[in-house]
This record gives sequence, structure tokens and C-alpha cells, in this order.
Amino acid sequence: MELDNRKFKILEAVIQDYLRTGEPVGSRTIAKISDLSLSSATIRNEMADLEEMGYIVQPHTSAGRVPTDKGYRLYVDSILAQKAHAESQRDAALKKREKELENIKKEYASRLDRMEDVMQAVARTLANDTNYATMISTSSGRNNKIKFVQLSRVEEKKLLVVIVMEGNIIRNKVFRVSETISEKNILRLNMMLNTTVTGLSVEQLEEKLSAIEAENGNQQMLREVLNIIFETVRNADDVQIVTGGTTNIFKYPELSVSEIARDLITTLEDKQGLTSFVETAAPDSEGIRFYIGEETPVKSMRDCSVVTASYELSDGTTGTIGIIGPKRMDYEMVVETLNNIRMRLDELFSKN
Amino acid sequence: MELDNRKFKILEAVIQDYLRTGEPVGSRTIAKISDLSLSSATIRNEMADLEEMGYIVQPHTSAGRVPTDKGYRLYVDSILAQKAHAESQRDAALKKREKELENIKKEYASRLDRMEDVMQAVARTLANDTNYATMISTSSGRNNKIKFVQLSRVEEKKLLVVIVMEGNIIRNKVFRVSETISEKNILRLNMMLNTTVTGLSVEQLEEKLSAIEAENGNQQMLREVLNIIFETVRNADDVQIVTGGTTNIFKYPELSVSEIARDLITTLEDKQGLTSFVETAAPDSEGIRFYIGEETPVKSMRDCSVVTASYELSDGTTGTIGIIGPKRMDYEMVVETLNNIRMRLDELFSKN
DNA sequence: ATTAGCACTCTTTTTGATTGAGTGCTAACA
DNA sequence: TGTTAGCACTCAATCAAAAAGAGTGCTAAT
Repeated sequence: MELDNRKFKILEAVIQDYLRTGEPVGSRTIAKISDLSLSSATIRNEMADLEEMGYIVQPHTSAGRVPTDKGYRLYVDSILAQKAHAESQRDAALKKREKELENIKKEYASRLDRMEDVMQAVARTLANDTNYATMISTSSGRNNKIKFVQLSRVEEKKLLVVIVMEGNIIRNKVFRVSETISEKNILRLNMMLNTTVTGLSVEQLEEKLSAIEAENGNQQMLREVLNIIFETVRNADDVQIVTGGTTNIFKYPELSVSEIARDLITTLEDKQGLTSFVETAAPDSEGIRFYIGEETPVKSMRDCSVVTASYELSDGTTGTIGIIGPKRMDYEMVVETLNNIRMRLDELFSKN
Repeated sequence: MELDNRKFKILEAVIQDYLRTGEPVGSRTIAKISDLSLSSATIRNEMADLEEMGYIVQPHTSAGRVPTDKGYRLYVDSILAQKAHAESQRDAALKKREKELENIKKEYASRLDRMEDVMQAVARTLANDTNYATMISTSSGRNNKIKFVQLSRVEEKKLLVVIVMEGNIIRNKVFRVSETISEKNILRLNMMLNTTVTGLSVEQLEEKLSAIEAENGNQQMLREVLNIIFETVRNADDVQIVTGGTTNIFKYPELSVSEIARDLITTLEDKQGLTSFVETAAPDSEGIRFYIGEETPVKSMRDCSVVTASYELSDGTTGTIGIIGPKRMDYEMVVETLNNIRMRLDELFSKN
């Protein structure tokens, strides 16, 4: 059977109404709301076909129809195709986004020393605006380079190492050394470090590590320090994930079921499972990916849809922004919001 | 009316059974489980009295009895009194706590550069062991002193300031300055900073701020730097709150009601409202406080009990550990756990 | 090809009856 | 005087049957 234009319009009407209400939608409703001027009976016939084709289902014999994952998928793809050569509505939404960014900037300005806090703020604002749960991951990327290293003594046998990476990501650590070390030696170490280590990425550092040690004899101190630096840099490289608005899921009855909500919030809370959204690089449509229902890699999200966008900041930081909501989420709005956020995020950071 | 020993025993039995089952408990049950060898009829009479006194209520005419906040309160107080001069069971629980600490230590060792992460780990472990939601607040205290300041140049017009406070709390910030600054000047500034600023607390710093500026003429650069330092230090001083195991509340049906759960998780998520537990200093019984039902300062926790303990680490950090659960939580276990954690926490940190 | 009409299905809501847990009270008892 | 057995009573919870309502599929007419 073929999906002609009329069928598609009916499918679209079903989905849109379902997005709004969350209730199964019947033929009479479609007859009324759509501009097809067909009777409910005709619609019924078409709907029977659509069901046969797998785009919609009845929860039970005498209920309206509900879109399947396949149905959503078709709908989402069509939106994307449409977006591709119609750059419409942009202006309408622009002002709103402008304000969003304004808010973020304000929060951001207050404590821009901690990347994580900024992400947190963005995640919250985003959650607030969309009414869905959000996640943002950041990773500085494995090829992020060391820009600057500074060693100082804070106590008799305790040293502080501060490492600045490209993009001004800062890591530091206080650590204990086995023997007292003179100010002069610290100076020497600093010189030495900044000539050998600067400009190296984590991987390069690892490679060079033994070479450097060999070159400088078996200096106990140097080895200790280098190891600490390596550890610290490698940690900085971790993928960090923050979430926002997790309780938004209670706004959708189909997700408020105690068991579903629990699992969902649990995965959002410990963030572990969310990495699967980050791993899969996004080569397709402008980096925006859709996971509808069973398509999500996380089992607690079977009843959800997840939309992710990847971003790359001018400082080399890359990451993923994700929006988690019910399958009947407002895909158009989400895509638009994501696109905007992504574009402006870079702007926001480069300005600093 | 007077609360004689028998009445108290019955009340205790009611509460204990209710803690276990979460269901209203009737006179027959008490007759069976208690060792009073009284008939249900007698128990009934006593229970009528207890109800009159306000310790228990019937949810409806023909249901068993449920403890009131007042009833819980009496019970909790009696446990504490009992604890005071019986140091029993300790050994039994000791091993378990030992292991808890072991776990935390392990997590802790891996990335001890970030206090917040440690707290997070502790909160999670605690939540895991108790099956309740947990919160931990840290604040370095307003009298925490600056130990060490280090300024360095990372780009043409960007400076990095690293501040180490007592207890090796480190803050740093990269900031842009209006004019290029020579290496020599940075050196000078560093000298200057470490002689004037070291040893000051946030409050003292604020006081001295203008004095220092006046003394050094209207050096644009100095003023900028000092302000940044002040801002950064003040931020470091913020109360930080982490939570753990928020989804544990789903383990208790009376809290799983969608509306209650939503409100609860929301407050736990944005942490803002939790500060009220920190503010009220805890002068009484070893610093452990109980908030039963309506007693909690947070309205979303009306159906919960909250138990908090305050702690103070050897490095001056103070804070509050809180456990949030249903009113029928296992108060004895919680008290014990809190006491243990508190004692060991200090040990854990001073060892580092 | 479209539509009106109708029988049919299945969920949801309503209603009423039944059950069962638990109480309060009274009267008997030690 | 304190304790207990017994009984009538209350009320939530459970269940079944009935009614209502939404929506469908099919047939026959347009």
C-alpha cells in the first residue's frame, strides 16, 4: 500500500492532536479539526490503512488511534526535511531565545570561574523553557593541550600544581611529596616543566612521560610531580554531565507512573547511563539526533523521546545537549530551541 | 491523664509496628505482638486514652491507629534518652560502618582534588546504606583564611589567579585585564599580595580592601585584581549542598504519590530550600536534630521526617548532614549512622 | 469514491451489595 | 477495681453488575 498525500495529512493530524492531548484520537476528531472536509467514515477507512501500515495503533478495540514509534519517526523526518529549505518562523522565536540567552548570561556572569556551574545554569534555563528534562555533557576532548603549568609550595611538604589547558580550563591539586623541597628547586622545576610539557595533549604527554624521565635521570621529585600532572590532566579530560529540570517529567501523566518516573529520575540522577548519548557521534542532519521510544539506548527511557544536538565551542570543548521528554514532545519547538542554543553557546563563550 | 508505663509500652508497640508495615495498627495486633499479655479489649481502652492524649489517631472510624507527629516525637526523645546512657549495640554496627568508610575512601582517593565530589560520594554511600534520601552541606566558614595567592599570565591580557585557603580549598579564575602587564609587574604584584592578603579572612579582606587601595595610590591594575580576588574568595565561601539517593523516596508508598514525590524531588534537586536546615544551628543533643512531619521548615517535606547532624572538620569546614525519609523512618538506625559518619568524617579528612 | 447509519466491542463510570477489620460500650468476672 | 468476653456498629475496601460512552468496521445508499 502506498502512503499518499491524504493519508499523510491524516497521520499528521493524528500525531499533532495526540501531541496536544496525550489521549488516543478518534476519526470524528480528525474530521473536525483537519481541513480535509471528509467525513469521519472516510477518515476511518484511511486510518485503518495507516494502522495496517504500522504508523498508528489502537490501545484497545474501541479506542482512538495512537502514533507508533514508526509514525513519530516519519513525522519527525518530515519536519526536518521541511526545515531544510524553509527558514520560516525564525523571527518569531528569535526574540524569545534572545531572552533565554540573556538570562543565561546573567547567571553566567556571576560565577564564570566554573564551567560546570555554567552548564548547570544552561541546563536549567533550557529545562524551564521547554518543560522537558535536559542534559548537557562537556568534554574537553582528548587533544586539548596544556597551556601552562605552575607549581607552588603551600606547606612544608605539600605542593600545589595548577594546570591551565587550552580554553582556559583549569585544574589543580594539592599533594604531598616525600621530601622537603626548596624554593629554588621549585623554581627550577617550574622552568623545566613549562619548557617540556607546554603544548602537549594528554596523549602526547603520556607518550613523552618516560622519555622525559629518562632524560632527567632518576629524580624522585620530578617523577612524582609528572605523575600527578598526568593524573590531573587525565581527570580534567573526563566527560562531565549535568542535568536539569528532571522533575519536569511529572508534567506528563504517561511518565508520572511511579515506576517509570523512578527509573527515569534515577538514570538522570546518577548520569552514568547518559553517556551512551554522548558516545554515538552525530554525523547526520546538522548534528541533531532523534531517539524515539525504543530507539533510545537507555532502557529506562523506552517511553520517552530524546533529542540531542552536539556542539563544539571555539575553545575546543565539545559536548552534547539532550532533551528528554514524552514521545509526544513538541519536536518542532525542540529542534528550533536546540539549534538556537547551539549557535549562541559558542558566541557566549567566545565573547568571554 | 497520665502516661503510665503500660500506656507508653503500647504506644511504643504501635509505633514500632507502624514503622515496619506502614499500615494502621489495631488492638488485636498489639495484643499479639507485645509481651504485655493483655486482651485486645484492654489495649483498646488504653489506645482510646492515647488517642485522647494526642499520641495516635485513627485515619477513619474503623481503622487501626497511626502515630501522630507528637507520638513520633515522644518516641524519638525516648530513644535519645536511652542512647545517652546505654552505649550498646555499637560493636554490631561497627563493622558495617567500617566498610562504608572503606568504600568512601576508595572513591575519595581517586579524585580528592574536588571537595564537592567527595561530598557527593559520601551522600551516595549514605543514601545507599540507609535507603533514605540524603543531603550534605559544606561551608568553609566565614572565618576561613587565605593562605596563599598566586597570579600568573596565561594570555596577553588574561591573568590567572589561584587562591589557596586554609584547609587547602582552592579557587581560581581566569580574567581579562584592561591593559597589558609585564612579567615583572606580575612578580611585584605577587609579592605585594602575599604580604598584605595572606592570613586574612573574607570579612577582614573586605574591611582592608579600601585601606590597601588607598595606601597604594590609584593603581588601576591593583584594584582590578583585588576585586577579583575578593569576589572569588566570597564565592568559595558559599554554602554548597549536595544530595544523594533522592529516588529512594520511591521506596515508601506514602511518599510515592505523584504530587508529593514531585515536590520532594524538586526541592532536593534545586537545593535552594535545603539551606533552612543549615541555618538553624544545632545546639542540642550532640548536634543531632529531628524534624518530624510538620516540624520541618520545608513545606514539601510535611510528610517526611528529617534528621540532621552537624559536623566540623579539623580544617575548619563545617556543615550539616541530613537524612530525609518517611515519618516512619528507622530513627535508631539513622541516629547511629549519623553519629558514626560524623565521627569518621573528620578522621578521613585529617588523614589526608 | 464518499458517506450515513447501525451493530458491535471494549473501556470507563456508576451503583449497590458484601466483606472485613476495628472500634466502643456493656456486662460479666476475678 | 481492673480485666475481659461479646456484640452492635462504622466505614473503607472489594467486587459484580449495569449503564454510559467512545470509537470502530461494515454495509448499503449516494
